[in-house]
Amino acid sequence: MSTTLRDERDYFERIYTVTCQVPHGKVATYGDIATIVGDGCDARIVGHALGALGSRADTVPWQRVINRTGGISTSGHGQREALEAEGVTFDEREQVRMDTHHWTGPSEDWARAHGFQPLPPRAGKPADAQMRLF
DNA sequence: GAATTGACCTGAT
DNA sequence: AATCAGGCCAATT
Repeated sequence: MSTTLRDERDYFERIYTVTCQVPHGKVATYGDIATIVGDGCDARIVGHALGALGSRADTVPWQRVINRTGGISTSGHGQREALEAEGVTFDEREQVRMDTHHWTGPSEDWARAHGFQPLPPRAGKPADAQMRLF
């Protein structure tokens, strides 16, 4: 087999599928998409996959995928403008309010139906995350 | 065919 | 808490 195989491209399909599941007005990080895709997928692969969208960029909401810091990693594609059009709000630091627009992940049933993995719980509320176990 | 960069993330200092 | 460095897989030159 050569360097380029069809299996590697299989990541792209999954990444596109998961990205299409991001609801309108919400955003997800590359790491989240990679985690949902699983199977050794990494955030960088997601970035390259979205970059390889090509003409499919019109059918896949790639603009809803941002980096971990909540900033726009792209440039010249008007991602920020597109997100603003979606209703996403930004702060003074040019970053998306993750606490408001962060996507919680796909439904567990949907993930299982498609062979994906649900997004693990993310600890982002230090004030409330004290002791809600009991 | 090898080396470098990349629409990144996590961990350590 | 912020900053530095390493790592991961794939595409490109």
